[in-house]
Amino acid sequence: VMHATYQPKDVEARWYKVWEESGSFRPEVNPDGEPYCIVIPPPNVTGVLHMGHALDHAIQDVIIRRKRMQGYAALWLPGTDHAGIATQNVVERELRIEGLTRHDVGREAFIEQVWAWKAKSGNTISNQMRKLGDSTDWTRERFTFDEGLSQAVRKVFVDLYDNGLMYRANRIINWCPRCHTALSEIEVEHEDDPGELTYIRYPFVDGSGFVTVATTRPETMLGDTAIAVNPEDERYADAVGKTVMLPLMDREIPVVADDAVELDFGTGAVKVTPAHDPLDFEIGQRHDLEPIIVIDTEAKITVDGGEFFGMDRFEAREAVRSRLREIDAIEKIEEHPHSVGHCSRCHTVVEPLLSLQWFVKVDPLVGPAIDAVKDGRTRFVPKRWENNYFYWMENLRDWCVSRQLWWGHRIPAWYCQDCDETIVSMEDAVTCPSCGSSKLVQDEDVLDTWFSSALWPFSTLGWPEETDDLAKYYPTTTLVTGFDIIFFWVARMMKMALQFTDSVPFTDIVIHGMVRDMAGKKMSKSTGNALDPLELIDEYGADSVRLALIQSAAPGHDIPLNTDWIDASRRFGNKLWNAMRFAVEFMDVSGVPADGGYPDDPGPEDAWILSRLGAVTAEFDDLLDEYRLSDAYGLLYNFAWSEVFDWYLEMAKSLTEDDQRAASMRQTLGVVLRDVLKLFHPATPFVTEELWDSLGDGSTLIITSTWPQVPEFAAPESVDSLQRIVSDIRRFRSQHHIANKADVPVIVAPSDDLPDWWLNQVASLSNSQPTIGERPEPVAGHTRLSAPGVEAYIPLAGLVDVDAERPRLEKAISEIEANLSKSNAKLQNANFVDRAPEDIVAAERARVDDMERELAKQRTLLAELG
RNA sequence: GGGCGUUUAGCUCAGUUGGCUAGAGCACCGCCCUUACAAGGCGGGGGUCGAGGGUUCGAGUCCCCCAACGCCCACCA
Repeated sequence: VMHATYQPKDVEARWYKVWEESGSFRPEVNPDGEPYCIVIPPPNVTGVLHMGHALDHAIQDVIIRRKRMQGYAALWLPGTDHAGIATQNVVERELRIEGLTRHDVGREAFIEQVWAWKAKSGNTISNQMRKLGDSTDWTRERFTFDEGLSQAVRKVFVDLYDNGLMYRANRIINWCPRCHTALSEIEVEHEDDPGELTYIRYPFVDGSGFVTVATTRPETMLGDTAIAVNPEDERYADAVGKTVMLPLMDREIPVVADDAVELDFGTGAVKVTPAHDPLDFEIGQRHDLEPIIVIDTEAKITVDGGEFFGMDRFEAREAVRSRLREIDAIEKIEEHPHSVGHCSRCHTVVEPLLSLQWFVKVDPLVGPAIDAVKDGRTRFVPKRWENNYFYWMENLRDWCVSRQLWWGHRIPAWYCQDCDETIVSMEDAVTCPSCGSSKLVQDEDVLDTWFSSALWPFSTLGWPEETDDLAKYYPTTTLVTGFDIIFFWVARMMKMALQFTDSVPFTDIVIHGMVRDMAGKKMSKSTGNALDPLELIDEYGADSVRLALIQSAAPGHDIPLNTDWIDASRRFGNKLWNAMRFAVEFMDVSGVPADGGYPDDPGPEDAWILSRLGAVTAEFDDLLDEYRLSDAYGLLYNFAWSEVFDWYLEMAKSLTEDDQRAASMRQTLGVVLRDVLKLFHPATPFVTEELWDSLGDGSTLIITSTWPQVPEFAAPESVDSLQRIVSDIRRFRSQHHIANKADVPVIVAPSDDLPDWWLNQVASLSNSQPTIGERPEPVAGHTRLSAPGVEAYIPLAGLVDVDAERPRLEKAISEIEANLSKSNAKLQNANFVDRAPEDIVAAERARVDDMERELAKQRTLLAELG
């Protein structure tokens, strides 16, 4: 016996266990199937499931469950990312509670502690994914720090080095003074800052006046080694080649000419600090200027002996300014809003620092990655993201991959203490191949987490080993992710895959939007507008959360979400539940075969719903093939509710035991519900599995059942006329406030013989007692209902007030007249008749004929009201 | 400074290559506990498709321009 309402809590955990333990998530359930593979965007191992994951995973699960049912060897490969900075931060926070830093503990012990943390808390997100219903193959779960994946990372590093694509150099990099590590360009977020532009006078050494420069960072003047002006700038033509005295530091520095200086910004003269600004560094290189480091990795001033020594950079900014003011070197200070880089992880203002780091040379890698998308080997859905991808690729700078962290893949480079040789190799270096010394020291740094993520599509399948999985599932088919990590991740996977596997990593890249609140704001914990998917699953059930996300996720668009959507999905689940409950308990629909089973000789209602099922299934499949999940499930939702439940199920209620059509209807009902469950299963796996269980004989699971065929049946016109007459009767009742219980005498005048079933359905669906007859004499008027092949009349005498019917008719007449004149105008336009396609013109003529007939009849009715 | 997106019913959004009277969910109004579901059924009201111009027999849809909002990118210090 089924509950009167659907109780998700009762069923979700139970079915997930059954699926997992039966191996249903493994591609081996379809051993002969064509491979289809999605690798999951690995969540941070420190992560907890948020709405973004829920959306991302719901989409992937819909895709993979459908492919599985379609017979593919469908693999959805799960795993997590070791997330260098984030994970290290978590464990460092734990240490801080004990008053310790990682340096107190030491490198080895610290890493052990991170592993211990991972063992304890690292599967949080995996368990949350189970609650969501993700059908990932857990037997293939991977971690970016696994032995195998670490080998892949090492091989890639060494190969890049051997091919000159990995190098170590002194460059200006983005430094986070709080995380104490270098960052790549894209780990820096630019935010508007109400800054100030300080105009400082630098006097010429020869006493011929001064040159004024404008800067947002006066504190860096301590490290100035030149002033630069544009060579075209006539204002400074005489100044080039002279020297100025650097205030506060009493250092003579040259005035140089460089194209990089803008003529119309500030004063046209710029102070050059090669050690603390990327542009200045380049200018410095062109003019042979010595970089002077004045800010350290703590963002403190390092100028020995000076009054600023040890000051924080922002403190120093004020101190430098106030000293400059004292010596009257400041011309003015202007407000100057500009954007300042922040660490994407901790939001500290990043410090550009000159530093020795490892870089990937990206130029040779981008060409193939661009070509692969240009020639369609990989495509973006929606396509417009390709432009962003191209633009990004074409403007890449070398990727700084070394991080001054402990948690990550250690850089496989050793430095000889005796001869300065650098050794990069697969094997740990013991002796220097150059001088034979054994005094080798390994690089202290680890690699950017995204470096290992970039290998994810092939490293997870076993690369560089030539595993069976790699041979079978690589290249993978589809990648599903948000636009926010196209640059961090997608672009890098493309580059690395083409370089190391000579293949694209996936053929389709499906980009979805972000989950936002109803005000369009990004959901985040800090602003307090975040919905927690786990709380929602607890309250509404996982299926409701999934269906709401899928239905609102138009491809590539952000989705505003509130609980109303989820509640609507929950109500749908309940409707589905009750429809099935009714079919099973009252219609005796059970034991429906999992495959085939369409009736050989369906009744008219059966043929109608089967024709609709066929059309909907075909369109649904087309939409899903194009990754239009929201449209597909919107279509299916309306079909199930408005057609199957509201019409067909009601028609089936007239089924009686002695009815000849009973068997056909029972079978049709079973088959239609079975296919509806299957089509819904990828989106709402739990409720459909539970209902499948009550529908069938318990010998199969819906998760591994076969995808519905497209039944081909023609809808008989009689069902259309039936529905129209029934709707008209209902409308008539409603407009005249006639109670449901009161009989409405309907006289049906068919153009041909009408079968009993038709009259019975009208009676049942409209709660009326229709009789066959001629058009009645208008005693006190009657209303007329019409549909193809049939007309029906409701005499008004004694039933309704004639005065209430008159405005109804008048309104109907004026509506028809308006449309008729519109259509006539069209047809009187010679251009339309001549140029529009024939079928369009013919359809318009037919409409006019229909409307004219209808208009005449309605006018007669009005006249007959008297 | 570039690039992209959005603007359609009270709200949130669909609307595919131009073609029946522009749709859905929620909200709203009326009637109804009819052998599953009141978390439901039946019926209804509500939109000059952001503004302007153009192409076309025909434009929510294609082109141009404008406006508002949002996002991404960018070394003008």
